[in-house]
Amino acid sequence: MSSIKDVARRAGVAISTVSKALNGYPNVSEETRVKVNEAAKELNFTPNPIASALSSKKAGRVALLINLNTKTQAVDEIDMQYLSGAINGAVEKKLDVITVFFSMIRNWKAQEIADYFQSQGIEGIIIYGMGREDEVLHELIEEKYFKIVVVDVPIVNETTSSIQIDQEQAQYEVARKTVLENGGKSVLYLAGRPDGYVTQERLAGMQRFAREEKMPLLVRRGDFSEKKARELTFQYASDHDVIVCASDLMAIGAMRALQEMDIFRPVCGFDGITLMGYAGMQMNTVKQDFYRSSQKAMEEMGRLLAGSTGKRIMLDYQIVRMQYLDVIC
Amino acid sequence: MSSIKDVARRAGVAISTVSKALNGYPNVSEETRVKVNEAAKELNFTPNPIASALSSKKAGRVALLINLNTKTQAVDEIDMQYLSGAINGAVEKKLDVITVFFSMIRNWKAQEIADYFQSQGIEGIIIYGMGREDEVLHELIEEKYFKIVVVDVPIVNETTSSIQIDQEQAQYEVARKTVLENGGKSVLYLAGRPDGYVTQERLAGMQRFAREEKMPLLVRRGDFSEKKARELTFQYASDHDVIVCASDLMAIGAMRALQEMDIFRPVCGFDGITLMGYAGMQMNTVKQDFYRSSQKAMEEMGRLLAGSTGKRIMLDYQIVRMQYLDVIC
DNA sequence: CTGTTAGCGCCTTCAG
DNA sequence: CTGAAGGCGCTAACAG
Repeated sequence: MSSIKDVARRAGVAISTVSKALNGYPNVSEETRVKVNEAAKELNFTPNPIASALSSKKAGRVALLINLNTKTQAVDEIDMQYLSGAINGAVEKKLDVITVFFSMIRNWKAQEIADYFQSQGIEGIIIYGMGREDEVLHELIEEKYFKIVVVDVPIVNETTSSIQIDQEQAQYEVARKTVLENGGKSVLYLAGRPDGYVTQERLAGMQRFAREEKMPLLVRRGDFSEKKARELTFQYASDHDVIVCASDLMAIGAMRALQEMDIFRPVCGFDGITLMGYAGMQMNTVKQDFYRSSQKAMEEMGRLLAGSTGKRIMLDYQIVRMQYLDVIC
Repeated sequence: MSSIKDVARRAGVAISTVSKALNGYPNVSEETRVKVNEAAKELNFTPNPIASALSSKKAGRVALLINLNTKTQAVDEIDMQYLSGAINGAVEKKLDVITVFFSMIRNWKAQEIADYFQSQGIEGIIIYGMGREDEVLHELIEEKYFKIVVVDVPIVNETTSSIQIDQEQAQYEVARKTVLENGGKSVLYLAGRPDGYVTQERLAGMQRFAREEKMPLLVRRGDFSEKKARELTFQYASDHDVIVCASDLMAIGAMRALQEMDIFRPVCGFDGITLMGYAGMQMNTVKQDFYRSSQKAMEEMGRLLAGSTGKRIMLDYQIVRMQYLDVIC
């Protein structure tokens, strides 16, 4: 492990010059820059980020703060896409990444979280699965101490960017498509958890559609739970033509219930997880690319860390018909 | 952010004394230890691990090196269990964790990997999904420079521990149970990828059973691929009574094929993923607790870092009958 | 048992 | 444009 000192000696310059040359400072002649780069290459020099972080007080570390869907099993898929997208994105940006689960900071105060992250040399945080009732996280965002990217939460300020799809429009479209394809006359809508940001937006899309079409709409909260969706379907499906669900998992639950009830109702979901294909179901859904969105989130983090100010980023989505073939082929 | 200096001043002692007190060195009087602890608490002192790492040359960081099942989609479940188990385990052990995917170090030489990890202050590596042909990783293990825990790979030396279940026995048991329950007379075995360590061991278990029972056994390599299992089933199922698969995903593929062929054959899998429940299938399988095994791996890493020498750790497993109910309830 | 003294490897003014 | 000097926050001998 050669250090910057070795490089300096080999290039015949001072340590500080090496530092400047390697970090792309402007006040270094082209000549010495080349000399230094060569020396570094020959010595196979890898800068020590720990020392660098200590010295500059900038570690270039970002935390992935992720709310694992521990209760709704089997949607690891989404979280895994998030993680791998972010981690791979970080490699390109040369950012160091650590993963932190919500469960770890549960009951911590904002100050404690801030201290912890700061002591870890963390400058940026990407938050997945934040709800409107996560007050501590809201504080953290308003504090503006860290650069933050929130996924699926519409909050933006100088140090905070948001990244998401147009939930309202997407829900509108998938509901419209499903209803029109099947000529439904009344809709049962299984909404998400009330404290989820996406929940409200998706609900709004559903309501817009119902209003436009003057279609009766019954809204029940399914809390993104497969089990709850199942129960609600047993309870309300007979009186409604179409079942629109705010998540694929709920759609699966609804479908299962319908099968048991032995009645047919078109169902649509939201997310586009492959799990649905495995469940042997065929239905419309909103297909999101979680990997990509997380990768984008990391890109945006790079920009924030470089000093640009927060902004809202909208991603696209597709309305698709999922089926088993999509999975295995 | 108060530093050790502040604590020292507040406690009226020297910086080094604070360091000793807080890090549990023996040569500190109980009296000053208490004083220091109080001061630290009052100032809400969080030690800066970056500085500590630079100074002591020990970062207490461990890398999770994970071979994502990118090809066989939908088994994110296992990887996610691994990740969360390890990360949560690390919290207890106060270890810092970074996640690295195999894809990132593909084509790197052992020296490059070592340099990279070392420069990152990484002392330990937990490896998931390593194959017998990953020569570079074998080098890394033999080098003995890092403390390593390999999951599902039977390699042990002074600095390397292995953690796994008894693959051979598990495969034997699940095959036996499935055959006996159904009174089969000949078995089609769909094996895993040839370069997987578990592949050989599971195959051995299968062979032992066939030998004991003097039962005809046809082995084909399914490469852990659902698609391949499907094809092999079409090809060979008619001539065999029972299909034993070296993974749940293959079992799903086999089942699907059987359904299309419209013939019945008992099938059994290996892993115990919930995905199988979703696929609407009911079959025997070897249920492993990936979360727990990963957590154990991290515990073992803690021991290795503390200086103990590598050892083999065997975990238990269960032979269960998976079905949808297990999933939703 | 406690304090003093050197750094860890790098960044960052500030002179030259 | 380059080099010398002074830390970042903490640990680790070494004296006292």
